[in-house]
Amino acid sequence: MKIFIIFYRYPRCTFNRPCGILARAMENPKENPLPLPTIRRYPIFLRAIGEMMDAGEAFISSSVLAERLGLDPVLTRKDLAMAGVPGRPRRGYPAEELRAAINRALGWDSATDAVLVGAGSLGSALLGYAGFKEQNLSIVAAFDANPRLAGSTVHGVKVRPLAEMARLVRRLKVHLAILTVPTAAAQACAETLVEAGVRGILNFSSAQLSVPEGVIVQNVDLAQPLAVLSHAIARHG
Amino acid sequence: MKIFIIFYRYPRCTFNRPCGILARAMENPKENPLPLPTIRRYPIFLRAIGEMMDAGEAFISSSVLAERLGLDPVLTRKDLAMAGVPGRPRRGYPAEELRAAINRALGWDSATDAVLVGAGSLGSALLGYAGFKEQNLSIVAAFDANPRLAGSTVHGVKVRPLAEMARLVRRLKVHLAILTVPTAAAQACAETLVEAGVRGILNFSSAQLSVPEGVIVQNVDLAQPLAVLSHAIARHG
DNA sequence: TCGTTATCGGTATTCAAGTAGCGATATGAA
DNA sequence: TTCATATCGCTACTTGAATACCGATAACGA
Repeated sequence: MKIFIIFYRYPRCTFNRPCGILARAMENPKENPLPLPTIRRYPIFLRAIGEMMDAGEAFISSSVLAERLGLDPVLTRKDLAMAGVPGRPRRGYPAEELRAAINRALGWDSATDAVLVGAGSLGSALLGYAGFKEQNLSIVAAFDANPRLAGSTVHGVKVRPLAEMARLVRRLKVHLAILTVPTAAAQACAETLVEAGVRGILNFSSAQLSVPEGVIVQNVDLAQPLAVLSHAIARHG
Repeated sequence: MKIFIIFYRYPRCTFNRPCGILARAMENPKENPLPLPTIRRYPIFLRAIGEMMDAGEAFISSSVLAERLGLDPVLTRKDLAMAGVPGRPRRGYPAEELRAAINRALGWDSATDAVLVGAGSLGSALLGYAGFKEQNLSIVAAFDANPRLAGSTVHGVKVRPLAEMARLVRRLKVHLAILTVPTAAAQACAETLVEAGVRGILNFSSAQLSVPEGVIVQNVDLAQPLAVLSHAIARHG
């Protein structure tokens, strides 16, 4: 049994001088810790903001953005506040600044080089994925263990033999790798990449990579969204 | 200010007669509401369980499974309890039953037919994705608007013109579709599919689909994991 | 046979994310 | 000029998931 005794003080609004989320985001934009779900929504926001800017909008209001994306306006507003750009009543957020701030928060403000390892069917598809360009990500090299693939060109990127990977990654100072090799080969590739200076790996294989501290692995598992979908169908369908 | 006064009663363990999560999962396995994160972890569990069974294990303990996947043992145990299979002290869970229960929870216990719409580079890659077979999912037809692609065969599946889609989906009674068309074409395709009887859509385009109630859309956005990764690198790297 | 112990399964707590409600304000209309 | 209102940004609350902790039990070794 719990007894709550609450002394309640009426909330005081401080609209004119930011002191909450917004203030923290404005003060140190680089070290601002974003909630994971917010980070995941940012790319969607960026796309919508871009489209609205193309349509001539100079200001983006959270309600309009939320409507467009099927989200809650309050949630959207909180996400945008995290970017650290103040908005204006009855107008919204300045579109250009907002986009720049979100890009900065995601580390997409400056061009990033990446390599792709494993030019099979999934790897080839990713080489042609237009979305990477939106995110200032350019795939500067691709590698594959299959000697027959090596030498070919896929979507404008030359595929090289795996043996050249370590040297080239080191020479180009690439810090990000996209891993689309078979599960059995993933760990070995990851180790070579880390050794050559890679600090972030987007892992499409189903291997559980073990990497030294400081290296960040983000797993992408196509089975996960399928699991969510088929569970939902099995229950509600 | 809050003051909590708590009268504390010592927890009573009822090991021998299930009365918590496990009991609820055992009673009505079909209507058991699984937490979303649990559903997302299930495919990973299934893979690991399969490998351990191939290695001759008849029992799976939560600690071993957790160690293998880099997860917390308690979290793993709770996930497994959700499946509704009781475990045994010092042994673990019966592997075969556990796998069957998880498959049942995800709706992967019986074979499911699906169609793929959009046989571009990503679509072709998915046609070759081996993971779908593990999940009892078979892609029975593929469609594309490009007349040059129509007629070709990709990874053993014949690509047909988009005009045949509605009729064929209806005739084969397919309820699940994988949508890999360009964003501009996505909404129109979705409407045709729903009209033809599809109840679940795995949407790889970046369009925000609007569908009638009862139809479930699961979006897959390759930009999301990249956002998480690059944000992490920007902050910690 | 009997103690040891790895593992299960329960309750309680903590933490993170989403939701609710509202005062403050600038814009646009009357 | 004045008023109505859409929208911001704050605090507080609710919900859901992860974590902590521990009694009960069956397998195993001595």
